[in-house]
Amino acid sequence: MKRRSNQLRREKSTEAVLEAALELFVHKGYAGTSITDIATRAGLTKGSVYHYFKDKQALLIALLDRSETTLFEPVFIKIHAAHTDPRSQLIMFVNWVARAGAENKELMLLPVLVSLEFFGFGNQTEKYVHKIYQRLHAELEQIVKSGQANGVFNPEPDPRTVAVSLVALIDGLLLQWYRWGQEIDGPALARQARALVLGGLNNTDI
Amino acid sequence: MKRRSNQLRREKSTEAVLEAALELFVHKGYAGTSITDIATRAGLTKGSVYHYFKDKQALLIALLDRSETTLFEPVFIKIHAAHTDPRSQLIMFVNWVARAGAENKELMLLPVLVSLEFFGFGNQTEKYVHKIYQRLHAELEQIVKSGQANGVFNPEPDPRTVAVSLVALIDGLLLQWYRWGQEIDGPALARQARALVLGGLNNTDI
DNA sequence: GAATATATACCGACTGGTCAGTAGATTGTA
DNA sequence: TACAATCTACTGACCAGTCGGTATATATTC
Repeated sequence: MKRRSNQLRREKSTEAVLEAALELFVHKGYAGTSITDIATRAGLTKGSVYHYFKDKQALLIALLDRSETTLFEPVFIKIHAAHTDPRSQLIMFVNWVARAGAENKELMLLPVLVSLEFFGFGNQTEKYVHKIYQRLHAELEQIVKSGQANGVFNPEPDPRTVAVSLVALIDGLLLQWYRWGQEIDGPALARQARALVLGGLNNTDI
Repeated sequence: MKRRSNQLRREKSTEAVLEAALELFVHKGYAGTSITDIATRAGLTKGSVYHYFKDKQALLIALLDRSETTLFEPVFIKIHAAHTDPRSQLIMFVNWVARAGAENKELMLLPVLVSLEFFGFGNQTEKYVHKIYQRLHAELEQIVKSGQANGVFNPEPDPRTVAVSLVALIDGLLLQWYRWGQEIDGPALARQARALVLGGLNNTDI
C-alpha cells in the first residue's frame, strides 16, 4: 500500500465511490445497485463506503447535487450573462444540452432516471429532482415569454407548455439513446429541439 | 365463498392479478413490486399467482402483450385503413396517442417505464419492448417518407430522425405528467407533437 | 341422481438467497 | 499514542419461487 496523506486518501476514496455509484446507478438503477457493487468498483469494501456516506440515499443526493452544480447551474449563469435575444438564448440552451449530454452522459441522465424510479415516494430525492425540473421550466418559460413580448415569437402558444415540451423532447431523446445503448447525437438533438420550439413559435397555421 | 364455475374463477382471478400487477408495476416499478403485493391487491395469496403465471416475468410479458394488442396494434390498422394523406395520418396518430394515453394511462406507460428499468439486460422483456418501438419508428418513418415523396413535406429532414423524435417527444411528455402525478393532457400533447413534426417539416430555415 | 374419482383453485409455511446497515477488529497515518 | 481509513463478520428484513395440503368444482360410474 502506497503511503498517502489522510486528506488525499479521503479525497481519492470519496471520488472513487461517487464515480462508481454514478456509473452503476445509471446503468443498473438505484435499487438494482448494491453498496457492495459500488465499493468493489471503487476498490474498497462496504464498510468504507459507510465511513464516508451516511446511507445509500446520501450517495444519491451527493450525485444529484453534483449534477445540479456542475451541469445545470453553469448554463443558466451563461445565458443570463450573454444578454442576447431570446431566440439566441434558446439556441444556446439546446446547444449546451447537446454538448453536456454528449460529454457527461451519466451525470445528465441521473436526474431523469432517478425521478422515474422514485416517483411518488415523497422522499428527499424526489423533492431534489423536482427542484431541478422546476428551475429548467421556469428559465425556459421566461425566455419564451420575453420573446413573445418582443414580437420575435408567435404570441399564441402558452409559454409554459412550450417550455415543458422542450424539456420533454430532450428527456425523451436522451432516454431513447440510453435505452438502445447508442451514443448521444448532439447535433440531432439540437436540430430537433429547434424544430419543436421555433417551428411552433414561428407558425400560426400548424 | 361464493360458488362459481372454474372457468369463471379462472377468468376473474387472472384478470384481477393482471390488473393489480399493472397498477403496481407502473407505480412502484417491476423490481419494487413483490408477488405478495400483487396477490394481496388481487384478493389472493402468493401461491395462487403462481398457479396462473409461471413466474414474475411471465406476468410482465402478459401485460406488455396486452399493451401491444389493445393499444398499439389498432392504431396502425386504423391508419392503414384510412388511406388519407400523410399529413392527416400523422395527425391521426398523435390524436390517438393523446386519447389512448388519457384513457389507458398505465397500459401506455408500462412499455416506456419497463424499457428503462430493464435496459441492457438482454432478456426477453427487453426484446419485447424493442419490437414495439421498432414498429412505431418504422410506421412513422414510412408516413414521413411518403409525405416527402408527395411534396407535402419538406424533403430535407431525415425521416428516421423525425420519427424517432416524435416518439421521444411523446415519451417525454407522458413521463413528465407521470412524474409529477398530473393527468395526461391530451390536447396539449397533440398540439406539441404537431408543432414538432409539421413545424420541422414545413420550414427550411429553422 | 347419488356416490365416487379426478381435476382445478387456493392457501400459507418454508427455502435459499440478497441486501442495507452495524460493530468491532486491524492497518495505516500524524 | 491517538485518530483516521479500511476490512471482516454479522444481523434482520425482505423476496422469488416451491411444496404439501385443503376446499371446491367437474367428470364418471353405478
